[in-house]
Amino acid sequence: MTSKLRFFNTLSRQLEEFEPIDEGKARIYTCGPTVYDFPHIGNYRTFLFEDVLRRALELFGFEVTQVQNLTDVDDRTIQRANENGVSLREFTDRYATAFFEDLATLGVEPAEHYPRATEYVPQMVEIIKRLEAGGHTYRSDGSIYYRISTFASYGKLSGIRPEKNLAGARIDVDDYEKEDARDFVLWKAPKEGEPVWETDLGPGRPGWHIECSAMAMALLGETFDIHCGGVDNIFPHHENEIAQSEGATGCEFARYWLHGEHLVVEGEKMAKRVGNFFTLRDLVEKGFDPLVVRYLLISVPYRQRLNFTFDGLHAAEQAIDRIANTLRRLANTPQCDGVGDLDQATVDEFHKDFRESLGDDLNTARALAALHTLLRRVNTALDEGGICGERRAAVDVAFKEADSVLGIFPRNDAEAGSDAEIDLLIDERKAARANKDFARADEIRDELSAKGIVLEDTPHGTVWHRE
RNA sequence: GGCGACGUGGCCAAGUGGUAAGGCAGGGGCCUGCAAAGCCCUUAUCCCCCGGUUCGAAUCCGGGCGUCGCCUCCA
Repeated sequence: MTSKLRFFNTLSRQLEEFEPIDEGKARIYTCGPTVYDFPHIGNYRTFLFEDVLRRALELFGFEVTQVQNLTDVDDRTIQRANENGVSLREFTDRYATAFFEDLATLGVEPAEHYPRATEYVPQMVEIIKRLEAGGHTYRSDGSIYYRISTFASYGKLSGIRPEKNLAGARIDVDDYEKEDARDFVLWKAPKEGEPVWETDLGPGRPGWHIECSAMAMALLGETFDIHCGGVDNIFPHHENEIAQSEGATGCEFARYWLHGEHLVVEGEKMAKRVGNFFTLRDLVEKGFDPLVVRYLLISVPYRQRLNFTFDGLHAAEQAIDRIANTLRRLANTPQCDGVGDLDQATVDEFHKDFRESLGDDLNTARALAALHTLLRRVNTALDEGGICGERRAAVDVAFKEADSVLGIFPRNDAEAGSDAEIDLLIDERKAARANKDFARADEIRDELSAKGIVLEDTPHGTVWHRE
């Protein structure tokens, strides 16, 4: 069985086989949300790619330690908290809670650690002190800046060379107190209306980039395996993280850098003023099953831009229904002893294709194709006489494997088939059909249909389920 | 000005040298009392265009056209 996992490493711009630092273990850092508003579906596209990553690592036998931070102190959180007239903590708590609710709604497997930036200030101070000792910093107006000219490999992740990249680029003119426009702030001087930490560095608050370096190193060590985020983070955020972390420790920060492409909506960049900006809650309110949203967001490989459309949501809805229908057929069809049986080779082929697809830089489109092929073969076997007990167990294992990574199998909302009132009507309809009283039979079916109950007459009796 | 991505059937999308996965939608059929579900067949001799390399290219090279991203807070 294939057990190779290969990822496209932004650092090398190549596919590389994953080899962890510690045998059998994978330590990964995933940039989390800034908790100043409800995350949008674009945020979740990235978080779901990371969820698939951790689940795939687990399928391939790795013990995963994942850290996903919450940025709860930065320009936006401070500004919004002030606008709302509540404390920073109270304000960010609201959206942290919403974030965790959304993760549960989407069936995201929880990370091992969800550190909040405000709880790691001492660790940030420690790193900045090391950087100061190493001559990587300078102070200006009470703030501390990173002098990127002291970090020779600055730009190795993004390919951006500051000196070659000035003409035409927009430069942050507000930061006039910096020696070089590309330098970035590590520690911000106190300001009216902003929270202040009294530290060895003097009073102030952390810059955004240092937060991730501190949380990552505190929980995963100075060197760890995989660092993820959205493509927009490559520069400057991740570039700066590398400069800070490696500048302080002298050793490699993260070995594999994986970046998720963005999504657009109906071909356009998502923006509130365009009216194509959606949060998960917006879609749930419109009546879409979160599982459908999950399916759509993971159906396109993570390095490919995803065009989120309502047509696409509809297609995902159909695909989810197909899975549910097949599971229901499987449950309602008696086992047979061989006729029209499913070949074990078919199941084996699924496992092979599925793992190869995921191993190939998390190719979820191919993994889904493998699943759909298995679904079709299972249905064909059911049509042709059934599946024997032994093979059925193998199919269960295969489905379980698919679901363990994709997380798109509908939960058996049980009860289907055990409502006394409905059963009574079905019995009556059965009698009517036996008497060829199809008018009455159809009347009963329509009546149930109006209540969202769908009847199916199978060779093994009538079954029902909710729409 | 710098760096980079992409262009495959109506839609989404796999496929990076050997003759076009999968899903959705459409058409036809089987099954059914009729449905539902499912299955089968069907839709790209062709992968933006032009040239080249090769026995052979959607896949490699060159040129062109088009779309887009980053270089500024951003998943």
